[in-house]
Amino acid sequence: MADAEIDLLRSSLDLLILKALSWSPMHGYAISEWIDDATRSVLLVEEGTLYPALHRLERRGWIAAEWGVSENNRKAKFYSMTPAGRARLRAESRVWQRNADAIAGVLRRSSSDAS
Amino acid sequence: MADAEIDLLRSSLDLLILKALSWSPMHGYAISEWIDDATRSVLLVEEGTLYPALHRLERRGWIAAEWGVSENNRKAKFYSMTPAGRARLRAESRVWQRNADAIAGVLRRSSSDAS
DNA sequence: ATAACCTCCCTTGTGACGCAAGGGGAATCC
DNA sequence: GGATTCCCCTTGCGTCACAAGGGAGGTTAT
Repeated sequence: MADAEIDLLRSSLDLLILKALSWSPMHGYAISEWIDDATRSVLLVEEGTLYPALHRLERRGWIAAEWGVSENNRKAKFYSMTPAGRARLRAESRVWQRNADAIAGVLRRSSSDAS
Repeated sequence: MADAEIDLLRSSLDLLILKALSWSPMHGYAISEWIDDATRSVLLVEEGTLYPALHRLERRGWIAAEWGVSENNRKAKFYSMTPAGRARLRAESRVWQRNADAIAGVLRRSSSDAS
């Protein structure tokens, strides 16, 4: 059902979050809006997906958290990228690109399923 | 460690298997070689990953299995795509393409992490 | 013949992860 | 003061890739 729609999020969520934070620190809610925006709503991130992911990235040292106040005067946890996070983003981007190219190459091969 | 190397396999395994079978029926061992070959060893499929995936696809009706004898005179289970499998391949390919484009677009944006 | 190797099949943990579905609290708007 | 928006979080569930096992039947080398 809504099955094939979402699967590419697997394993690329971290990448999207890191990329979002590569500009400036953001809080979770803003990150999810940023992703929605940057992908023109192709990729949607549920809150139950996002927050665990943020904690995971923080635990691994790619991002750091700090409480602050949002533009709308609300308490918010701002995440910023660490140097390790920047390195991670570069490395993972390269790997993602390589793998995506490999798969795209395979899919491009013509076979008996001429659509 | 071997962490970022493999993650794109998530959710694209089914796609690769279906694509492999879009030419002709193959047994599991041959499929894994085909993937290795078609991606120039960028993507590797472990046996503990492949066989459960084949059973999964069969359970869902995308592929059908039949025992036979391999080119090397060994008993082998040949998988072939069903009509539903062909439809699935087309649909999933489109979704994959769309999502990959969305992510690639995001990654292409220049930010402060000029590598 | 017998050991080594290759082909081909499989299963059982284990850990990771995305998601739906919940909940809560504080600021703003009517 | 009720509704809405913003912003944080957790639990339970199902799925999945992987490592690490095992097995059996063919072939090749010694």
